[in-house]
Amino acid sequence: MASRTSAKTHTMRALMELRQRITKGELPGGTRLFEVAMAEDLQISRTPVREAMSRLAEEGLLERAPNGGFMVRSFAYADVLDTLELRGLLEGTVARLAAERGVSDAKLREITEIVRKLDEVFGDEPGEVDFEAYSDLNGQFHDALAALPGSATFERELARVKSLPFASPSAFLPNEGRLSAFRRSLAIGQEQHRELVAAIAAREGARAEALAREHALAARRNLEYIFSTEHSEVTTVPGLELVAPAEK
Amino acid sequence: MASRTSAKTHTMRALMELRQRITKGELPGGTRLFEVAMAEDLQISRTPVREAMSRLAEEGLLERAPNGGFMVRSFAYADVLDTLELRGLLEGTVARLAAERGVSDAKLREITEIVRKLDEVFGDEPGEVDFEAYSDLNGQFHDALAALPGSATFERELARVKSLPFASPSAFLPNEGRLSAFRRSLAIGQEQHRELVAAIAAREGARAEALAREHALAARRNLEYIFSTEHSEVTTVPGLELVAPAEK
DNA sequence: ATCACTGATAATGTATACATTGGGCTGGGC
DNA sequence: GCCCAGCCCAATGTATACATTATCAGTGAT
Repeated sequence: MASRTSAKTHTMRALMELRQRITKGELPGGTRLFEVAMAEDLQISRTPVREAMSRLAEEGLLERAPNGGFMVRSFAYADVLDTLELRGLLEGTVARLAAERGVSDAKLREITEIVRKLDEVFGDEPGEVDFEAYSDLNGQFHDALAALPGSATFERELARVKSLPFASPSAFLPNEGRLSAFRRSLAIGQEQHRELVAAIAAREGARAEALAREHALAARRNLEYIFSTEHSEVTTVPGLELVAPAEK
Repeated sequence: MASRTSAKTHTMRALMELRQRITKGELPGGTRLFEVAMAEDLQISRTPVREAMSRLAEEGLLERAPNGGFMVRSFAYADVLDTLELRGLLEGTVARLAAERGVSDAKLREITEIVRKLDEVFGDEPGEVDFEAYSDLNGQFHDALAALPGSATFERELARVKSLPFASPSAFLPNEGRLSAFRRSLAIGQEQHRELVAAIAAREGARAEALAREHALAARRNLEYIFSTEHSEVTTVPGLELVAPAEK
């Protein structure tokens, strides 16, 4: 999950810095970004700043402003819900395609191995879960899933959506109060991982699609629950400042 | 459908020029693009060329090459099929969301009006269809559809996919030999437009989704037919050089 | 008071010179 | 003949000066 952008050039440094500021919520949605200001701030010239902004626009974190320039994309509550829905849609389709088109033994073995490692993370102690290890392996699972049908198109689209800061289930970590419920939901998710791989191996397209969709939509329901119960203060949205429904 | 990029700045000129060359097939998929060469060719400096390439990467026509620079995205047969599938998926979802969430009277009136105008295009003469007028109105219909549920996320994704050169049904125009069959398929499509609007108005989500998906997938089936019957020489793919399945 | 013009200003657009990097080619050593 | 080092060139990365444009405030006439 860690940003693999290994800065060396100024562009990369600016890219990381900007991405961090956006996902940390320091730059709320709708904020116009100015090349000069950012360049002075980072002690570099406008050129790499512009380049970094351009790449962030590709990632979907920035939008091009009407008359030139960029602004931070606004992640209103509804946008986040829809993005999670979109992820479910794409993962469901990828699972269906994998089942329909068939998957090579190598790929099947690979994803099965990831599921096995995930099993290990849950371990023998019922309450103990290494969140970091889980999150890492979970990411690997979903990457492997996206690659299963061998469709460059869907793999790319899914990668784009997943790269958004809130598109991961782990984006909404609970505090101590809801930890046990959260662990339970992870266990359920792991069960779904197993079933999904089985469905794909059995070439059951419709079932694979439903399972993957259901699995991905858990994050959406989680978020909806959080907002509906006004318990947003017990939740850590890492850096992302969500705009509540009413505000828009 | 016409590129609405009204060039004035050098960036815009380069953008149009490059887009045209790519969609015309002058620059086959995988071709690496060099800033200097393009700059000399267009008699401008590297800066606007770079900017144009960056925007084309956002559009999805270019990809960033591993060690800097850009290359033309390869539109292999499988990629095109998957992209059309993706469009169907998105339009189906948008239709379902519109039905589920409800649509304002104004929007419903707007899209109904477009369907009415489309009816006019088919006119009284059974065989006569003004392709240009049809294509324009058809584009309006699909834009209006994408906007129906009021989801910025899905509207943007759909816009991105639709902007790809082959994502439109009209991308694969038949020659004289298959004209009548083509006209028939347009008539069927128009019937689907009407049914789709009715389903959305009636709040029938599942039906709306199925109809929209079916409608969008017609282009996919059309393309599959063309390739399967090896009649590719009777087809005009405007500018787009498709890579046949075997080559990949 | 309102409008239209105009200038200043602040932002992006553009050109160009220079820096850096990475990959291929050539040369010598073994 | 093979391998490796080092150069060289081509391509992108970066800085900076200058051009252009859009916005807005101020000022004048009506």
